[in-house]
Amino acid sequence: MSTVAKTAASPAKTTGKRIRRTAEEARRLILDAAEERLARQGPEGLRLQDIARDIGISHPAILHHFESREGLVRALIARANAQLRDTMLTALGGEHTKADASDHIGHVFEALSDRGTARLLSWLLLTGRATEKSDAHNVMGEIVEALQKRREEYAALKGKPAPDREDTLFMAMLTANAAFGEAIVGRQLAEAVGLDADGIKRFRNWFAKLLNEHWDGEQ
Amino acid sequence: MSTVAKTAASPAKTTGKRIRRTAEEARRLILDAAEERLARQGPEGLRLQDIARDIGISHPAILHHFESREGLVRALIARANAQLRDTMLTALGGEHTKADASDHIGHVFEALSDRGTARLLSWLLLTGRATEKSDAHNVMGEIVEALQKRREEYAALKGKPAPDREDTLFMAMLTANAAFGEAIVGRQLAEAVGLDADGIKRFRNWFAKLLNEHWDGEQ
DNA sequence: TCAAGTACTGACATTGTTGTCAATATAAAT
DNA sequence: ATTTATATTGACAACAATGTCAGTACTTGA
Repeated sequence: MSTVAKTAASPAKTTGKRIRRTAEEARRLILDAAEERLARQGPEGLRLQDIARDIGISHPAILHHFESREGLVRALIARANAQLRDTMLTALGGEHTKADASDHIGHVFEALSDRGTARLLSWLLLTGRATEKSDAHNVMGEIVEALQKRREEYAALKGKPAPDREDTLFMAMLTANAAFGEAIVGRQLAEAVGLDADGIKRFRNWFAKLLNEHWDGEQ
Repeated sequence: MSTVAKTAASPAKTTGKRIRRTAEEARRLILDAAEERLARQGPEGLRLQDIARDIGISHPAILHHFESREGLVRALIARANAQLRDTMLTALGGEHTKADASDHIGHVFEALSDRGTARLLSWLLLTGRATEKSDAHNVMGEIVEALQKRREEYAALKGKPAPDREDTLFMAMLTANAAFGEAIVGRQLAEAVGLDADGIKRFRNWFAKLLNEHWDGEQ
């Protein structure tokens, strides 16, 4: 039992092997690990000690980089939002002169559902975080804007009247809702009705076709 | 400082005022409080002590009725599923001879989104619970079944060919996904684009119309 | 080579939460 | 009234999670 009795901080002579990263690297590593745990185990899997163990550091290191657990969560939010925004806008900004919604739908679902982003954001919303004005607000607005512009181009090309702005907004909302919904209940639902991965793909295409028809019919 | 030192369990003579409910009543009360907290504060608001305080009991009482926290959660799942199933099936089973999807859509969104059910179920799904075979599985199956039957009736009435079963399934999936999505991100999204309560209603109607058109057009 | 800045660590403090237990009060049955 | 069953409670145990801190080791710049 060795009554060591390290009365007043006996430093215990550590070995000396230690990995030291740049602050940025460390932050990225930690965020990745946190995201992974969140995706796999849900909200309750976000424990500093676990995350730390995952990447082989001590949990105070996380506190060092993010101040507090709350800080880590906020950083997660910020990154998820940024990633989402990028993916979506670059997808919409590409040079498709054809107005095929299935491309967009595919991208949206991919960005939100297939990757864990939607689950992450959902959790954050469910916990009442992410109520900042600057977060989701702008993203959605920008996307609707981009979509509307595209529809107007398309309409002009066909010599039809410009589409209703609210209609565009609703299309975007439906897509967003559906993608979020699918990210959460999709797998369970698909399983429940005996849909395999290919069936899910068929569903997405079906949805895209539905929107396409509406797109064409409306203008 | 009164060194009372109640060495070996000195019963402390309690006053004697105590509310005693039937087990069933107590369980219901607890579940209601839990659901409320879950809806208001999210997953992390589900603490036995808080729930107990909300309804003026001690937290061991909850343990007494549900064995453990896990038990409480499972009971929540079960009840939410049952409620959802009832609402949906009675809504679909009503005697609408007209095939107006907006009724259904309204019911679905109401059952899932307006009430906190979807948020609750989402959280349960996100935490990796509710993977039981018997839960969501049957519900979704039954609903699709009911919908398909209705479509077939409608088709027969119009002398058209019976609709594709997978098409019905996809309509149901889209609705479910959209409703779940709206329950989670709906408010934020609506706020982001400046939609008020009336706008949300318009969105739902728009969606119903979209489905109705598809319903009619497909057959 | 020395100094300064800082990423990182182990040990500990603190707090909060679930769960246990013996004791108590209350409703129902006899 | 007495007994029986059980809903309920206060006190405590056990544990887990965040956060603090002094000290250590690595990197960079002079």
